Amino acid sequence: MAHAQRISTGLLSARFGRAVTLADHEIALLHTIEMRPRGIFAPDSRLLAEGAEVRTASIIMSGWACYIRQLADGRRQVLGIVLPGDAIGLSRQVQLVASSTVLAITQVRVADASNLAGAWRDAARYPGLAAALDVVAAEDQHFLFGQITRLGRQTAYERLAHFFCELEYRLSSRGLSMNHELMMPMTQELIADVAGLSVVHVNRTLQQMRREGRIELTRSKLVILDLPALREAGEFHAPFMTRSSPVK
Amino acid sequence: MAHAQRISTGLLSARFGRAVTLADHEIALLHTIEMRPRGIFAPDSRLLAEGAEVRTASIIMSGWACYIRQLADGRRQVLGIVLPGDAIGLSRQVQLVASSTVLAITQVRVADASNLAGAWRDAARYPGLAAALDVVAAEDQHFLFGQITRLGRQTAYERLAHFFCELEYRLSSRGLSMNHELMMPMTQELIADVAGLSVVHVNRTLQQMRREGRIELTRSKLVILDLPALREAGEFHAPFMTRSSPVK
DNA sequence: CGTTAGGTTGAGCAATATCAAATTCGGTGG
DNA sequence: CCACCGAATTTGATATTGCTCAACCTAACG
Repeated sequence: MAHAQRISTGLLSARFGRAVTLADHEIALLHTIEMRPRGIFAPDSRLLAEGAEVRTASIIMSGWACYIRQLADGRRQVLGIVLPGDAIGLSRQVQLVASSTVLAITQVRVADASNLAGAWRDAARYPGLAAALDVVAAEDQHFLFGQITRLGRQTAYERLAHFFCELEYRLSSRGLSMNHELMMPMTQELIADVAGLSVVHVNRTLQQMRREGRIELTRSKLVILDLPALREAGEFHAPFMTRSSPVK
Repeated sequence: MAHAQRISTGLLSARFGRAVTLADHEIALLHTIEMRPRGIFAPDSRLLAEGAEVRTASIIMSGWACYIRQLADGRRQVLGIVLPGDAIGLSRQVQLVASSTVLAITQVRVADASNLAGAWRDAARYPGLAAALDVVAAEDQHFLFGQITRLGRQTAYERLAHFFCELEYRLSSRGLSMNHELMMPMTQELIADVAGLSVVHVNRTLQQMRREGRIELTRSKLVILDLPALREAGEFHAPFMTRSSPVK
């Protein structure tokens, strides 16, 4: 294939060094993670199964995955999307049981992040990383809360608008999207399982967004033509960042 | 008033000592928390405002609260219910910004849990507490995921069934409910904001549950008459606990 | 080129929302 | 104890959103 899917060198620095300034030895630790590929998962394979014990922490180096739960009759709900730079199974010490399945959407490249878990624990030696991991955890929670609000109280149009803004925000903050353009390896069926809608309704809502000139969406690429409008429609708010100045 | 609302002495031990055996000095630390009341919040007051900085960790000693987000036009979504024994603002080190408002449902008594945050950090000295906090965090995530699935893919009836089962499970595991009976200080409007439904529809769905003999629900008390049926209807699964025997 | 997964369209329907008007309940002052 | 008040619940009628079913189309891929 023409341009090999190369691990962007700065991915982890972008992810963990954005809100917090990292010391050299902390950046070095991030680099060791990039040097420790754990494996490659095929699309539709499970990175983790609900109920299984989580043995180690991993970081997605490339590809998309999602947290998903399935009901007995086959209904599925995507809990959240996992993007490059996101961690899986990263907790502090005890190893626990996965509370949802993690499913690969595309091919997914995973690196071993067990030493990142170690750094989180050892805040004395890795103050920057520990703080960064806190920020990341808070950000994750922010988006999880956004997903709940979307599903509980927003209309189909709003849900999709909000979801696209979330993707755009998360990817561009990691240097994985520019000009509001992003790779979109999701079928409409998967989008439906994110948004708690039927495929048909997703399709119609997307067409409306296209008609209104707000997005372009092909099989593999999403272009947000009018980000402010989408943000307004979906009431999307970027997560609060830690800041130096008080909030009043 | 007749029976003063006394802090149940075993609340924190029940919450944190259930999955993990705690050492004496760890139990002692829990007791110091119970000795450090931070304040009392009136119904409808805010324990924390979205966007505000979280300064310290607290634990609810009595009363109910909820995480809530509000949309511009007034639509509200309850993200999760906060019960006695639950922590608020408990993170590891850095103090961050609240990603949702915490609203008191009833009068709420809060204790200072900053030393619990300290114990989480200092796993060497508090191995049991640190592990317990991990388990609790995993449990919280389990219920958050449950909320997403509920809202995204379950019917009104299923959502309410699942929600009631969650409450029953969480309260009884802390010794705050027996025989599937529990205090229910929520109006139907608040239940609607949990379940992502309209008040009217909640009302009708509750009546159906009553007709079917599955629950009794008065203004202040919920009796689950047929817990297995409700669990089945809502596909409620208790969170996985850490266990000694392998899962296969 | 044929196959197939994914996308699109139309028609009818079901679940749930909205609106508006009772009614009940828990307190509260007389 | 009674009458009253506001909040919460209940009811009826109607509207709407989003779902289901079924067919058809399109593009990627072997």
